[in-house]
Formats: sequence, C-alpha cells, structure tokens
Amino acid sequence: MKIFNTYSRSLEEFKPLNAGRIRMFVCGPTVYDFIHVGNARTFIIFDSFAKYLEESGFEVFYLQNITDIDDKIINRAREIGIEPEELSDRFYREFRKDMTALRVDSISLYAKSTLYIKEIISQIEVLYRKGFAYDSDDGIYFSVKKFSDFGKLSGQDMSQIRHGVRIDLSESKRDPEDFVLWKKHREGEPYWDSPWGPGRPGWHIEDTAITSSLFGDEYDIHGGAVDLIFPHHEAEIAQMRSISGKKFLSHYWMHSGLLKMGSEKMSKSLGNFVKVREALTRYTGEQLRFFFLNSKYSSDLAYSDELMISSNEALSRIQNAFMNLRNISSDTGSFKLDSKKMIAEFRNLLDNNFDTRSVFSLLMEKVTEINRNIGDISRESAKDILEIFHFIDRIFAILKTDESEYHISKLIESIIELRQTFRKEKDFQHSDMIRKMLEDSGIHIEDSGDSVRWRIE
RNA sequence: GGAUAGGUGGCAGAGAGGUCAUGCGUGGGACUGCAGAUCCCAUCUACUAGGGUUCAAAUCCCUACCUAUCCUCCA
Repeated sequence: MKIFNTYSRSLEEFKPLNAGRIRMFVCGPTVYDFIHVGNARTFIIFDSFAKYLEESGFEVFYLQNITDIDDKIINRAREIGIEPEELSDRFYREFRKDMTALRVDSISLYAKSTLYIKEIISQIEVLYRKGFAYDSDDGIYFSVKKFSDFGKLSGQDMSQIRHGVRIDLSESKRDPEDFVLWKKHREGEPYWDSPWGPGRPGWHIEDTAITSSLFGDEYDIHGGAVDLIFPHHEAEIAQMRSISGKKFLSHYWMHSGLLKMGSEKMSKSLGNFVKVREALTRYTGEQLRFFFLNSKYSSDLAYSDELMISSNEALSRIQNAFMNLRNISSDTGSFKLDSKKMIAEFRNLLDNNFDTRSVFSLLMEKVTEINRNIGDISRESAKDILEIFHFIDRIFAILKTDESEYHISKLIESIIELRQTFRKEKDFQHSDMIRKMLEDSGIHIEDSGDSVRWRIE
C-alpha cells in the first residue's frame, strides 16, 4: 500500500512499525459548538481509511483527541452563562451523535484532554528540564529555536516567517514563533495545579500527551486537515521529539483537503459553514459520505446543495442497483460478474494512496452493466455480485445494509409518495390525514415546495 | 513577503508521456397505463497562457498570469 506522506512530499510504501498492527491518530474537534460539514469531511475520510486498513487485515488502533478545555470553550461558556465543563460535555455528546449519524464508528478511543492533565504536566516538565521550555509571566513556552527541525513538515523556513502580521506579538515570548505549553491561571477560568502554579494546558501539548500515553513515543499515521500542518503539527513534532529524542513522532502524515463554500474554505470564523446537524435534515449520512469520498481526499472540495443533489443522483443509482440485486428471485440468468476479481481491482486502486475516486468511477461502470442486465441475473449470480457491494459498504458505509431499517424507510417513503399524489391533486383532506397518521407514529414531515423531508422523532 | 497545493469539457472532479476517466446536467430515443426507475445514442478539436524537450505532452522543463490554504484560532 502506498501513502502520500506530507513529511516527504512523496508517495511511500506503507510499513507499520509493528507488523499487522497500526496506530493512527487524527486531530479531533474542540467541543464548544456543533461541528460543521467541513469537519465532517475529514472525519469521514479517516473513518473510511481506517475501515480499509482493517479490511486489509491490519489491526487498527484509531485514536482521536477531544479538546475539551480551550479559550473558545471558556469564552462561549461565559457568553451563555454556564460552566465550561457543562458546555464541553454537551457538545462532546452532540459531536458523538453527529458521528453516529455519519456512520463514523471506527475510532477506538476518544481521548478528552482534561483526562490527561497529569501526562501533559509531566511532558512539560521534561521539556523544561531539557531546556526546550521556559517560564514566563503568563505561561510556560516552548522555545522553537531549540528544535532545529521546526518547519520541516510544512516546508517553512523559520527565518522567512512573517511575524506579527496576524498574531499579536506577545511580550511574554522570547521569540515570536514560540508557543504556549501551559497557560497560567486567570480569574474565572478553570485550572489545574502544576509545578508552575495553577493553570491549564496549551493546545498543542494535549495531543502529544495523549498519543504518548496510548502509543508511546512513535506511531504509524497522523491525520488531519491541511490547515493544521502549520503550526499545530509542527508543534506536536517539536514537543514529542524533544522529549523522546527520536527521529519520528508519526512515520506517516496524511492531510485531507478543505471543504469550500464558493472559493473559500468553510470555517467557523468566516461564518460560511453548514452544521452537520443542519445538513442531516436535508441529506442522509450516506449521501454526505458518498459526496466526500467521491473525490481525492487530499484535494479541496466545493460544497453546495446543487453539488449534493447531483452527487445524490449518482448514489441513488448505486443504491438502486444494490436493492434490485437483493430482490432478485429468478433461478435463471446468464449475467455474471467476477466479484473476487472486482474486489481485487478495488483493492489495487485503494492501495494507491486511498484512491477512492477511481473506485467509484469503476463501480459506476459496473452499476450500469448490472442495471442493463438486471433481467438476466440469477439469484445465485446476484449473491456473488452482492459481495462487491458488501465490500464497498464495509469501507465506505454508503449503502443501507440494515434490512429492517431499510425496509421501514422504504415503507415510509412509499406512504409519503402516496400523500404527495393527494397534495398534487389538492386533495388536502387525504394528505393531511396521512400526515397525521405519520406524525402519530413518530414520523415527522416537513414540506418544502415539491420536496418532502421526513425524520423519525 | 515566504511556504504549500492547484489551474481539466455547461458544472463537479480523476488521471500524470501515446488507448474511454467517472458522475451530474442537457438533447434525442427505448421501455412503461401515467410517472418513476433503468438502458441506448449524442453533447468528442476539455486540459490557464507563451515558449521548450520528445516520434508523441493535459501529463516533463522554463516563463508569466490566476486561485486556495498556512505564517492568530480552525478539520
């Protein structure tokens, strides 16, 4: 398997540190609000990648951190008038709900930063003792100058960095590029005791404390979106390698591209974002997954309702073919596909830097072939072809494979269709009656123009 | 100013020296009680511009222009 490693800027043959076992870490969210679909793209990409690694026979420990203490959390909690802990708890739970709805279920452990304060402090102590960190009036800082490889991952020459353009130059730092490891306590903020007095961790140190407790000094894969490369991932490398003295933190660095609204990155600060929670009222988790996975993971991708709709058309064809194959009851038929061969081809493509786009390109061709021959497929042959779809679904989770859930949703959809015919005929007596029946069964209906959205309350 | 990715058909997006990407959309047709689903055909001088290398370049090299991201926080 080949992976594009950001560190070397090249395609490398992937070799796990321990044969058969992979330790993968992906930066998680700061839980101060609902996550948006841009965040979701990254999580879906790495979820699917982890699923593929497992499908390829590796045992994967997939670790994700949860930043549950941070300026944003404190500020937002203050605005609403609740405790930071209450806020982060709430949005951690909301985040997990989103992940479930998006079928992101490959993470072995979600590690909350505040549960690793002890490890964070001991990392800072080591850095301090070794001379990489210094004590200042408002915190403990990492001295970037002391780590000569700083900038290697992002290709930055630290002498060329433009200081003070966007960041306020702090008097407390020796050098502008230094970053904070420990923030000293300020009135009204949560704090923990430490050798430097009460305070709380800086952002970058959480991740290395968590990975070092669970993985040790080194691990296989570190993932995240490109906007985290500098300075976050550089800082992680600097911290951990300064502590361990080793040549690597993660052996492979994988970065996913950004989701764009128009020509700009979707982000909280620009305000041009769509929450996952909102998107899920319009689209299914499978539709969002298919949209995100049907492009190269490392490229930026534009998001819009229009693009979602066209992507959904393609997904429907796949899902319809899948459904039709499952419903075949004929004993005779001459059409066959060699599922073993197809799956081997898919693996080949995925082994090339997780080329999901080519997989779907090939799958679409096969879907057309299947549909063309749908009347000439025996139950036996359909069973074999379905193996292909099961393989696809194990990795991408884009099909509704749960039989009961699938049939119930189909039933609901048929009832809604029936109701639509009444609405079109302006027979509102009957359409309202159907709506009431559905509402009574806990199925909520929302009309908007010609389309109908529904959800189980 | 520096760094890192890019600039591909109406749209979204793969590919990375020679053969069809794929999907959506659009037009036509087949099937069908209607619709839907599905299939077929067409949309085939698409690769930012200008130079160069090569028998052959969207793909390699040079130059220019443009875009995004990072150099606070961000997935």
